Amino acid sequence: MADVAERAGVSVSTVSRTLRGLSTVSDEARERVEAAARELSFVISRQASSLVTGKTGTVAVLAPTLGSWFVGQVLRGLSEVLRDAGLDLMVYSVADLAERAAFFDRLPARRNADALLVVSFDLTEAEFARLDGLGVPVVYVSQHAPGRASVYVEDVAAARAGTRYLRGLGHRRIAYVRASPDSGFTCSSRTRLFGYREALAEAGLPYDEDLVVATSRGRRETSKAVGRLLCLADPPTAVFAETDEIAMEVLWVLRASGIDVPGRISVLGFDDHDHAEWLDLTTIAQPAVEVGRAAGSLAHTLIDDPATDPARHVVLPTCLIPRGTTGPALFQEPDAGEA
Amino acid sequence: MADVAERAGVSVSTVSRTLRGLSTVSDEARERVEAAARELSFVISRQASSLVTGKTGTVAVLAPTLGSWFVGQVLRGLSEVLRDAGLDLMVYSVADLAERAAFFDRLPARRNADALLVVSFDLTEAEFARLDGLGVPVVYVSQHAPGRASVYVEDVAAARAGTRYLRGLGHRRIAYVRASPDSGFTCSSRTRLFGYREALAEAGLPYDEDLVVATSRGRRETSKAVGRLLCLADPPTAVFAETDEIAMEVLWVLRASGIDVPGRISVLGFDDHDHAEWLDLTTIAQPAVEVGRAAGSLAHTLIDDPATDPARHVVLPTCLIPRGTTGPALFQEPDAGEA
DNA sequence: CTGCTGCCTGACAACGCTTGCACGCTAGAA
DNA sequence: TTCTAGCGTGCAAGCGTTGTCAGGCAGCAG
Repeated sequence: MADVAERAGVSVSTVSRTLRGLSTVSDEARERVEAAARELSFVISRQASSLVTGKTGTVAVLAPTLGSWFVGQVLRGLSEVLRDAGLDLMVYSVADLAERAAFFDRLPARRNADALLVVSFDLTEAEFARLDGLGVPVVYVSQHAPGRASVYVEDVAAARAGTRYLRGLGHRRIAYVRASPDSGFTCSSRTRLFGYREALAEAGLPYDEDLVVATSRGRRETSKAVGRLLCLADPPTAVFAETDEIAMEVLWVLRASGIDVPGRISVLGFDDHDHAEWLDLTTIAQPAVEVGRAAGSLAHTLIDDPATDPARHVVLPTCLIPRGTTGPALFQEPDAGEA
Repeated sequence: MADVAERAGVSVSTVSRTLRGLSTVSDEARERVEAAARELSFVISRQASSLVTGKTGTVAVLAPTLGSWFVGQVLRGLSEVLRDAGLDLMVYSVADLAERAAFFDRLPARRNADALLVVSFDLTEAEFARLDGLGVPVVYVSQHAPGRASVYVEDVAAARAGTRYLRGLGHRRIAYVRASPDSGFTCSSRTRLFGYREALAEAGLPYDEDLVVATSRGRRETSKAVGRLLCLADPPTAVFAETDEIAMEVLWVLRASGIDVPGRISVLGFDDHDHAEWLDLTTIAQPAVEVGRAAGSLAHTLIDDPATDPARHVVLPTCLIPRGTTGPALFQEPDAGEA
């Protein structure tokens, strides 16, 4: 910066003022500084300015995994908004419980970011407390954190609606396939399961634990989960999958074993993944990119304007998209006519 | 830090030395410092230390888009390695040419990261020059950058092999569907097209520009691209798609219009996307997560050990996985027996 | 001509950490 | 006993910015 100052024939103060766009600089000086900065291809060091301002110009996001469709979409929306706001995006992912513990132990974001976004984590009370005491705004993404800033879709209501829809098609035995709890990605898992249970109760159907199975990424696990459902004495006629990615795996296992979808089993997903349309998968659409955008701008607001309500909520809509993987239950019992 | 020092009854120097694990601290002092730091939940400010050391502890990655399958997988591998190395991961994405120009103009990574990873960018000479003068190591990921550190698969050879495979099935009219050049994701696009052309030449087949079409994300664009192929006077009997994501869209368009795959048209993809197996898509597999890991550890090496060959290359293997979307060309011409 | 008001500008003290240097101490060699 | 070596520690000088403060210089009214 001193070099730029010398070249422009001014002091470092003036360079600093110019480069930050403060108005108290004469046009002439401004011009000379900008030229000098360009010639020396000078950019200000974030580390140095953040040392004095206390702002890092960075937002950190903690996700259970990168590489899942949902997280990818959220990141897309997020980076778009943050770029416009001049903020950098730092990503942390924790794949398993050990890493998770390590993250909360070290909490590297503590002083290295102006805000932290937490994507779909089922946090313990201790972890919540740790984040509350972090000293920077935390935005909970894709999860409803009471009393804290969050951006989410109404998972419970959406899952209830999805289950009702299946019920309306005459299904009485509806399975729920969730992501394995050890994946860490269990927040929406829990809430959606809750909506599913509510809808069952509403329809007077029993909650049967045998109908709730978990799977983790990969064909083998899903085959096992589906297998468990198929060999029940009273197997399901419909499957509600926590995400489209799981639904697609289920679909594949069912088709590979010659089971007609939706003839014998209906499949309902959640997300409206890019591929859902190609596969004609009935699903509950959520605006994933928009979730990222909203989270980004909420974080931006929280950073710039400390007077903002720290418990602000943004709720985004979902909608069920009926497609070809769901159909009427074939073997309706006499009382199913209520649908 | 002064607080910690006071509480532990030592100087800040000793606190600094302790917290960085230097050995020249007595066990007794170390213990007291660690206790004090824990009680005050103190963490070192990266900004401040990087101001002194010149190291930021951060690696930046520039990608054409987040949210594509390939980038997601690379990020997964990357974050895994970087986490172990104690480095943070910062992501920048540029969606269009304007943003791209802005990025290279401002080059925010300049002093804010210890290394920059560039994922699959078809860079201009000017951009290469700009990055060369950046002052931090740059690793080119999923692209071969001559004389510069890069991690990639042999796209040309793989595409050649894939095209040969189709040729071996008797196909003479092989289309190539690429990502739209304006998406920025054009590096592998170009190299794979090159391999395709080589294989055609090798087989004595003409390169027909009508058989090369571009598409961008979304059903509509792909329908148009496939439509252009189908209404050719001499339409293709096989399609080589630049990525599995494109291949899947092509597959979907073909099936939706009642065209038998592989009966009338064979489809070959590239990536071995998670869904490729479910869709029984023949594809050229590349180890995307491994690419990310290799890139991460190369960056790590380059940062820590300046003596490393700055033009180090890591080449990872690909392999063709024959599945159900490719089959023999039906209407073989007399001389097709050579296959 | 003097005094006052504004507008720009430069000097300088932080910000929180690292690191070279010097100091004091103990221990073993001479 | 004196000298040297080595270890553990503290001091203080930065690292590259920002923000405060005072000062110089016009311009204008008195």
